[in-house]
Amino acid sequence: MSVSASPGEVPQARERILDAAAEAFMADGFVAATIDDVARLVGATKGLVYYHFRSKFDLLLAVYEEAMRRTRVAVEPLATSDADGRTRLTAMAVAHEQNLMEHLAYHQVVHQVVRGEMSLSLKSRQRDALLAANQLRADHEHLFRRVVEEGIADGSLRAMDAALATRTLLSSLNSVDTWFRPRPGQSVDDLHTLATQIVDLLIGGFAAQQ
Amino acid sequence: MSVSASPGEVPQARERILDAAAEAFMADGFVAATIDDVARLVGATKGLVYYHFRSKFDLLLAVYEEAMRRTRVAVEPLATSDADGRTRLTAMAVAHEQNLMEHLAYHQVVHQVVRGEMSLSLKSRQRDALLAANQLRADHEHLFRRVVEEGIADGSLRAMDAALATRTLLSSLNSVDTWFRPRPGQSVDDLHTLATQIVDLLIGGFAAQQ
DNA sequence: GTCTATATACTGATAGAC
DNA sequence: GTCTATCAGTATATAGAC
Repeated sequence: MSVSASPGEVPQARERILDAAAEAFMADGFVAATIDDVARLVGATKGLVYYHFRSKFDLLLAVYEEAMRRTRVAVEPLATSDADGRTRLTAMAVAHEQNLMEHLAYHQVVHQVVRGEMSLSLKSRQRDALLAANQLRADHEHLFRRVVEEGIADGSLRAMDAALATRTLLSSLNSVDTWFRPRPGQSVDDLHTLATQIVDLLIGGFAAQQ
Repeated sequence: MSVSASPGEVPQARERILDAAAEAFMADGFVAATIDDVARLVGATKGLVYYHFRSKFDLLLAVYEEAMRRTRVAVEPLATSDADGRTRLTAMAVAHEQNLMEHLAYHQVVHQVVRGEMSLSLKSRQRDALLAANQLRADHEHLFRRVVEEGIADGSLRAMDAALATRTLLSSLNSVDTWFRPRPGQSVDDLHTLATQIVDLLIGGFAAQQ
């Protein structure tokens, strides 16, 4: 769960704070979670947090950017290959979903930002940073949309409104964070299986083939 | 948008407060929204709000219950008919989605409660009330699940994990509140058309029939 | 019924000790 | 680097005037 510590390396304070912040923000929401909560999860006090991050909002942004970086690394390579659009879209969706499950707390924070549930008390500098961060999301959606369009063109996907379909697919994939909670003893393979099932439902539909 | 005023009737204070609370909670989130915000939307002051509702939490519960009542009225009658499971499930999903679009603010509040983003400072009495309210959600999901199972049995829906499929469908339908925002001049018919498109994508799938 | 104080409590952020 | 005060701002909820 640590942010970028190499194997065997002791996670540094900054990374442990990021993990704690993601957990605290998921549990109580960004607004309700306090810096004291974050510090307690780290096993330290506020002083440490404010030594590494200028403000609560900066902490939010750092979690957001780390979450988007991970998602991008997992999904982007799958967008280009020789396979048809449907095959590539399925692989991307599974990777997106599995990433969500493996890093649920980080992803929930992204979701909160996207929903704009922390709109209060935004200084202009913070607004700008938030817009820049949300561009990462827009880029991600655009990646999916391109593949959807290619799938429609090559006949592997239904003729449909590509923009609406992409939005519906992505928000559906993301909505799994509403009910999914990791279980002890659930392996990465288990998560892959579950992600595959969900993506199959969405891409293949609920209706029986007539 | 008023809660239960008969046609031509002037909305009473309580109902105007509920509408305002739903809007304020949607805009800033339950935790960040203040009672002053709600009062300002009503065009009054805090005193009025606290005359009609004992606490901010009571206000949340009232919005939640009103939202679930509306959803239930719209969807429940469609669960039983002579049509096959797929047909009934589609009708229920469209009704659910259209209701979400027409009462977006109320629905977003339900979503916040379900995600548990107001977990802080819950007295035991409040916890109990929240659990009772969430039972309304569980009942709604159970209604959908029953129809999904019947659809699988009559062959109109794919053979699939009914519980997973129901959860995926409902959370996908609900996730539309992430990106849908009403546009001026958008009629009820427009909303119905959009809801039908989205449900068709989910029930029918994204893949082309092979 | 509705409004105007005001009590009480909490939290983000800072300053300075170690 | 990390911790211990502590300040300043804000929000829920109440009491009492009208």
